[in-house]
Amino acid sequence: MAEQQSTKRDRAGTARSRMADVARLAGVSTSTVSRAIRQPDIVSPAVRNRIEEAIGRLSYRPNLMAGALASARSMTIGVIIPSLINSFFAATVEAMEEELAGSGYQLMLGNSNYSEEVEQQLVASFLAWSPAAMVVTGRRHSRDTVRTLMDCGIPVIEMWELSDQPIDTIVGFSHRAVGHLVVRHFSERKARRLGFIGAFMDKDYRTADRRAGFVEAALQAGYEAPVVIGIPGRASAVGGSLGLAEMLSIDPEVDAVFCSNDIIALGAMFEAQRRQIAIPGQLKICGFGDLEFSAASEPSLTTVRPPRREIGVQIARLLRARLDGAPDRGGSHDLGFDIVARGST
Amino acid sequence: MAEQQSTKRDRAGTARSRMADVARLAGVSTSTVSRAIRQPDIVSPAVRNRIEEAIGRLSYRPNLMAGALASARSMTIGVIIPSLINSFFAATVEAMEEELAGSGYQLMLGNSNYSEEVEQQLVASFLAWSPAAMVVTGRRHSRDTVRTLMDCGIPVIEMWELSDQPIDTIVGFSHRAVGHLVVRHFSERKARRLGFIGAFMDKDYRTADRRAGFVEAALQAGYEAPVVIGIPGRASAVGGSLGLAEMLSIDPEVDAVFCSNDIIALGAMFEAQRRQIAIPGQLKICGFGDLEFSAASEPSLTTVRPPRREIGVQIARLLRARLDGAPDRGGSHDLGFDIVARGST
DNA sequence: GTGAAAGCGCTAACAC
DNA sequence: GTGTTAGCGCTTTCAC
Repeated sequence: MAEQQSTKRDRAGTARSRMADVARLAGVSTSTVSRAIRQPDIVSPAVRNRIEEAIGRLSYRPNLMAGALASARSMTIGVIIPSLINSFFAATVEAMEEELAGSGYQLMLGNSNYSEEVEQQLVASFLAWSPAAMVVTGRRHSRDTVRTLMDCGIPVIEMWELSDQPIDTIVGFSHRAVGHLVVRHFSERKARRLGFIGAFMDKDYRTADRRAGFVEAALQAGYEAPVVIGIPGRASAVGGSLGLAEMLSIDPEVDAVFCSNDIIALGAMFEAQRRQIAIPGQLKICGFGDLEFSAASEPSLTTVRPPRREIGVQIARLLRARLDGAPDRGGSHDLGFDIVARGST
Repeated sequence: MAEQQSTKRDRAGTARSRMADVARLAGVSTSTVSRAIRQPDIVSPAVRNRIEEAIGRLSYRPNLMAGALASARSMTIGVIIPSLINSFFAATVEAMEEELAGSGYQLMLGNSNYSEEVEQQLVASFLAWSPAAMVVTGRRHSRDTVRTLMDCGIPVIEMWELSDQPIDTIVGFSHRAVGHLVVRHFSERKARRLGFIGAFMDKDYRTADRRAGFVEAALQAGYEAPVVIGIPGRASAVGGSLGLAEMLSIDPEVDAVFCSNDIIALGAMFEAQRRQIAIPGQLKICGFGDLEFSAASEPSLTTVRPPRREIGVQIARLLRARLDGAPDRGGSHDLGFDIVARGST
């Protein structure tokens, strides 16, 4: 029972057993233990059993650092999202995680806070961990980030948008197309004057893209240029209330508003309620996100449902295939979106 | 320009320069480079400058794996939360991240999905990365998890609750006390019959604790036992609507409802609106969370604001101190909470 | 199918 | 202050 550990240097938490301990107990070499763990099939069943038993007895857990150093790759996937709070990205990450469960890959999550500089730093520090793949949000990155990602030699997935020229692969949908579809929806509902309320449009250019698509489609459909209200800070219900107030003060004729986020739409609905404006009779409201309250509100909220979980699932599948050795077919994967027509339009 | 790399084995992405390259270019040994990076003060300014220049020229980035393997610790903090979607925990993580920015520590985020088994697995795999510290949510963990964390030799922080016997340190507040305070609030507002609507109480025992505190305090205050409605699945507005409907069918006399989450409270308010029940006149509603819509709703929602960001900030500070060598004073840090009285009560 | 031996890139005594 | 010298615990040729 004594001195089965053979550590030379004194280290903290040195109690953990190492592969050499397993090898000794099983009466084999460390190479064989390594094989038994990574490619069980190529080890004879008898030896494999002895090794597995030894692993159990010593409650051995491989030191991933050592493995990663030796093999120059870790079972890690770096994921960078612009915000943790935003449940869109959280849903994507959660779905990705579920789809990846059991594969042995571990997500390293980073929060760029909608900043290209922060993103660049995160990419750099993540790469220092030799991840097996990187996932970043959006198609716009600093020059340096793009160069780094193109040269890093691992699969790189961009997400939540489409692009003709992805760094490698991009999985998402078209935010401009969202704007177009909402105009069509409003037009089918006989709206006469359109408006848009959005937050954070300086930093979250996806919101700006939806706005651009909306304005573009409105003009194409023969509408007057929509009234566009930008509200300060993050999307919030308070912002939606203020935004609607501002919009109506600019043009009381507006009878259909596309809000860049359901939470803004909710605030706008509350404001309409306070002003006794009938929804959808006098004012139609469409949101974006299909958040958890949207179906329950009074009236229920018409909204665009982005493929938030689907994006994560698709990325996980692409990555598993690629990391299992499938050929590197990059490209742009359009997952589309739905409009969920409800009471507010 | 040629062969400055001295790699022996062929590896993927071998283009990266190593510390030895920097050392050669700066005309020093690798130890000195290592010192210049980790403890710049103990290296002479002249040498330090040469090294920094070399690092820049080669765009050298240390291989963290190698460093972690050699030193048996990585600049990583493992954080396990029960849900990414839940913005409470996301806010805590975001605040922790901000407070830790620039310290060089990188968070590894894991999602236990409210499961003790998953948590146990995550703890095990995180420890394989030799993190500098671990942060877990709640005070209830599997036996194995507790033992592992007690023995792992690094700082361990539990969060979002209090405990007499933390594994090491716990930062949070008392969920029972939340229930007590809400009863007091209702009682001050002359409520006569109390109710509680909560979701997910089988898995999220913090919700169950708030309910227990609420029921306990109600009885102490001389109320009849509150009507308790559990809604299936996660907290949602739809659940809140259905929950209120069920509650009123059980006891139409209920005139004050504590909802375990603002989103549930919102759904309950919509349901009240559909039924033409006046808030707060006929029915008072209090939520939990102070989410982004709560101030904007009509009427605005009275709610309990948990110290979600404060928890993250406090953990980051404790950790920085500990990792800088402060003595290991564990304990339970009560950050309290506020009740935000608004229109709905 | 299995073992021996040589690293992976860095840190940490210890000597100078 | 700086260099020398051993490793950290694993993976991976290359023999056998």
